[in-house]
Amino acid sequence: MHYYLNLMDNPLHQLEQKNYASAQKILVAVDCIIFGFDDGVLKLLAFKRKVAPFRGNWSLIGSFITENESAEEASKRVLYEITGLKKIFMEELKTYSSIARDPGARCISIGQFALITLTKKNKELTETHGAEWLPMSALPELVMDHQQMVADALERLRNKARFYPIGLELLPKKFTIPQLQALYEELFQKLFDNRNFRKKLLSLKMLIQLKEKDKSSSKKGAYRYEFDYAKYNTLKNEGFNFSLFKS
Amino acid sequence: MHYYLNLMDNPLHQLEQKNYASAQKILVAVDCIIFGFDDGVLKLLAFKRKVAPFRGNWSLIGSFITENESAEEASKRVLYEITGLKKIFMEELKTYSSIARDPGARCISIGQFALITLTKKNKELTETHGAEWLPMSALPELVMDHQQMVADALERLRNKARFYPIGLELLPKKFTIPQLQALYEELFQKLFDNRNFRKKLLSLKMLIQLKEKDKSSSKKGAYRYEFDYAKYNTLKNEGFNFSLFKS
DNA sequence: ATAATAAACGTATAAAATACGTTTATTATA
DNA sequence: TATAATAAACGTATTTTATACGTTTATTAT
Repeated sequence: MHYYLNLMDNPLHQLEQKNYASAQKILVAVDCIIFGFDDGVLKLLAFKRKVAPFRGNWSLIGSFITENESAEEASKRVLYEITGLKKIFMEELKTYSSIARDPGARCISIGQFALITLTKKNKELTETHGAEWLPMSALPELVMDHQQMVADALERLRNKARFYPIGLELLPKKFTIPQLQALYEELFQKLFDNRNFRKKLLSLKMLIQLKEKDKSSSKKGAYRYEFDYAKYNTLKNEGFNFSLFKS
Repeated sequence: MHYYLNLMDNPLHQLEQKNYASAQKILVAVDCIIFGFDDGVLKLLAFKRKVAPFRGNWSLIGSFITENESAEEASKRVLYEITGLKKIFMEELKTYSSIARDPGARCISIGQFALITLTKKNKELTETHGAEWLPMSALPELVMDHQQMVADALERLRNKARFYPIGLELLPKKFTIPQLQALYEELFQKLFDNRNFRKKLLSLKMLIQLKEKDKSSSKKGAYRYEFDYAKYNTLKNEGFNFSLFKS
């Protein structure tokens, strides 16, 4: 007995055998933390669980990963099922693997962080599919560790929006400067000086001004812009970062 | 047949059943991408695989996750086995889950990014345990997708070191300013002006100067410093970031 | 004593961030 | 059809930070 324990404790022994046959298989799921920006408000896509455990409680959208798909494929499948959209910004957040996280079974979940442009059409799509857009400012309790996943995803969103043009994934392809500022004010929960925000943004020389104006929120109307992804991708490799404020 | 296909394609149908019983279990492993900074050179800890497939080839250090441990626990176990150290900076990198990544079996791997202070003692420890410190500048080929894991980890290291004091995890607790500059020059593969580097670093007011000097690389000797983690953690929440250069 | 050298200090200039005043385009309504 | 109202767009002065580069200092080997 003591002999075996010693063997187990011996580092070299452990390293030498990565034994496929004796290894234990585990359930693996993906859970999607999907944000949308709806009229100045950051929202999360969630639905009410239809199976036990936690039937009827708010939950993120997820699925088990099958033998025949990668985590990314599984998430894309789930996202397509719920939104009808194929091109969505998505990246892995992190895995959640504590042994007791799911009372249904030992199950590792890979959190997937996604951002959606909330058009009227997209909203209808998701809502007909049984999911709802919940405002982040008044989020109900979520099942299991989904609350933690959302907290982690929000931190990711803020950290990335700080240095990368990731926030644009939440806006339409054509957007106005005041729209972008409203997004940043919602994300970082603080006001920016509109004159300096505009100046800094334009100084990056990454926006392409269009002829059209958006008159939905003012008589004068605000010019629509597109982001110059081609230029951005070129400069990114040289250390450029899309940072709109210092602190 | 067509009816069933439709059912499978129906989003609501899919969402409703997260069926634990019918879900497929998968092998899950952790692989550790461990960096050390050795006399001005960034190094990776790797070992030669002792089991098939890829016997004798360079590999990261990893293990399957068992039913009774989280991914973090598994990585800590592996790190302890190979280094004898319990307190190591470690964070999840990302998962690697493509279905054909491991010819031995369908296996999802969670990459774990770790940083070690390379003292003489630590080097001996790891090397007696059958692992080797390979310089990043002349890395041999690694098995499976381990090459990609290392590339991703290096990018993570650079991105984090850019805005967080993560690089200090590669230096001893007491370090000199020229040491830190050498680390940054190695990480970012460029030279910094020593006068401006020092000025910027000290302006952050995050270092505690000690009485001792390190005379190992000059006659005059350089003062040793400690990082003020308490102060840093306080200011971090207010948007402070540990950034030593702009571009 | 002196030379050699990395470490530490200093200063001038350019660039960027911040604070805040002004003008413009448009529409509703007096 | 003039005028008021308002968000959008533009401008400027001041402070802070980044960059470039010269000088002094502490120590040891010769």
